[in-house]
Amino acid sequence: VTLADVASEAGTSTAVVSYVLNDGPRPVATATRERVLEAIAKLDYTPDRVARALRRRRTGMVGLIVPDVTLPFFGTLARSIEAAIASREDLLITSNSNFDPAAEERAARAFLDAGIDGLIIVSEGLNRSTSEIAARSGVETVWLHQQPETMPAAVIRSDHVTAGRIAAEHLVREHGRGSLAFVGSPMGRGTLAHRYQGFLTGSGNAAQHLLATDLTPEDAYSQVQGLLAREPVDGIVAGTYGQAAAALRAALDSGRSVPEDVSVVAFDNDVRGQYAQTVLTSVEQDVDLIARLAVERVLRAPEKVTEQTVLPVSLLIGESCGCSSDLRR
Amino acid sequence: VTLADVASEAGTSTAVVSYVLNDGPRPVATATRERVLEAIAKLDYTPDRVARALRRRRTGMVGLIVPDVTLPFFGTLARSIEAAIASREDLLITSNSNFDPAAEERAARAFLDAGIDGLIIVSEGLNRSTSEIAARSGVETVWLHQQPETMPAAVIRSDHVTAGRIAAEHLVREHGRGSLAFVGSPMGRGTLAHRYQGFLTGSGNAAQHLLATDLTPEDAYSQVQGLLAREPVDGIVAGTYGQAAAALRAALDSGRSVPEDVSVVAFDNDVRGQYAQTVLTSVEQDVDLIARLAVERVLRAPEKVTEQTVLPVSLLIGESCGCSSDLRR
DNA sequence: GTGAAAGCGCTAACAA
DNA sequence: TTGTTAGCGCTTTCAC
Repeated sequence: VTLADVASEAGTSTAVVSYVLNDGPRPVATATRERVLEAIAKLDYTPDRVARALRRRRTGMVGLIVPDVTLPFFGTLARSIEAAIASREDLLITSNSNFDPAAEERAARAFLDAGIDGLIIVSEGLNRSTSEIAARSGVETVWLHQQPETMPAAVIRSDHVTAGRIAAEHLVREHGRGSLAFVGSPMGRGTLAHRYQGFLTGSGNAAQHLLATDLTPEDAYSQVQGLLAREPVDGIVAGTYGQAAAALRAALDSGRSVPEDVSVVAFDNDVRGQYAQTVLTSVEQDVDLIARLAVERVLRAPEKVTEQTVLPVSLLIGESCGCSSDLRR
Repeated sequence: VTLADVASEAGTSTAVVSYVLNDGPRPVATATRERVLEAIAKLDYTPDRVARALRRRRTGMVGLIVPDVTLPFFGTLARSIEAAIASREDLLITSNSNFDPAAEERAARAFLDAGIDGLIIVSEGLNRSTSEIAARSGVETVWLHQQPETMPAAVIRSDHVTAGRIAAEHLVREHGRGSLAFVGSPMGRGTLAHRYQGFLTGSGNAAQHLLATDLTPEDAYSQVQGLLAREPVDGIVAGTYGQAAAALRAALDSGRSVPEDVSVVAFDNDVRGQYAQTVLTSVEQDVDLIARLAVERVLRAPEKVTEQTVLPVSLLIGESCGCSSDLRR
């Protein structure tokens, strides 16, 4: 059932029906409006979004590219973004890049061809060719969760440097830890590089070890186990939540107690970790805020969000640092 | 840059350009084809998917409604489905229903208005009004992960009854457990009801307790803790992965050892659980297969997948049942 | 305050 | 083998 059907049912023109549906741009007599609304109800009419998109040159769809929705931080972010989008009656197309720049680029192209109105990209390391494609398309684009220095683009991210500092300082100041290890891959200028930079600042000469791993928990596990076999480490800061969990397990498997012998601090948060055997202490981001600002940025008043937005982080106390070890058992 | 531009650049008609782009339906002379391809390359032309969708009456988009992508099973499923969709050059629109039938229905309407070609719904308890909307729209729809008996609709799901039976039998036969509790909300005819039904079959007279919880880990935690304070339970089967983790923690907090005093078995799987302090033993579904069949069902040859598809499950041994307790520490 | 008509970019039917 | 044209359903001039 089309708009023309409604118009003939209501005994008026398609233009008028369109005015009623979209509140203007021209006024409609109350009587006519009534008849149109009745006709719409009677015929159970819903506008065809495809035709509308063709005419308006606006699809009402936003594209989201994340490395992997199954990772807790990205999953939470994806859900928050979807909620923000849906509350505006828009639709969200999602794709997983698996940390692969080529896949990221493919997804961006596909989304752009589909006529998205906005693009949100969560990526480790700004992918230059993807950002060029996005810029050329003229579609509002915002990058989350990676480094902003590479090229001019709108970025919304947390203050990862401070996050790293907070993590280290907590271990040094509150728990008197003196031999810390950072687990992660602080290459380049991404999130982990920032966290490591903050870690160095916050730990001072307590920073003893850097375990340069890939992004997997597997690698974190084996490297931490190796380290603990030969060094008297008493504090671990791990670059991602999954790696922190693996590091914790490695510490236990090496015969250490957590948090008695070794304190562990993670980044981000995973609600599912709240019933882990040892709840991880971690420095978390305000995911909902990031999501809201990102959606705002791409769909509404772009001027209201500055190009480089850096958001605060906060320490979430768990059981892995030592603050609340008395809560267990 | 439009198709008409390409046509004039190549000195031919739009129809011919369209034929080249879509391989037919009519043949194009090699020389002409060459010129068209050159023009496309020169102008860097990409077809407008919106216009194409309006004309073809096919958008190349599939809708997916899940309760919550941040829950590990749904997240994994969403990623697998997205991968299957993307490999066909289609696009996936996702929405989270939060287990709310009204939200599910809203999402379905929005997707249908957007002109999706297929709809995949993951839901606890088939929502009748959503399924009516989907049916009326004529869009290929498939339901995953819930009960099939309510009304005629294509369903692809795992054999949850067998899953429950396997879980219980493992505890009884392999570990000699004699006093089992089931944690979950086996109301109605959904996934959990099936699992509980299988649990009863598999445990025989070892089935001693049913803790009727809501879907949250919180409730599982407190009810398990309450139960263990007064009963000599030696085996727990929990309806969801998150509840199993909470149940395990509750057992530890009640002074029990896992798996020595109490064995725990979960359902589904969470890769992130592989570095938990006690890796959960669980009965898992073949998520990739479910995803592939679902996408196949909605986008291709619907006849090839029967209306009610029930897929096998398998036991994944972890550390929480007792099989490999010697692997720890 | 309302109606007629053009046209978004593409595909498919028809004609040549 | 190629060209012409109608039209998908909607929005927006423009004329009345």
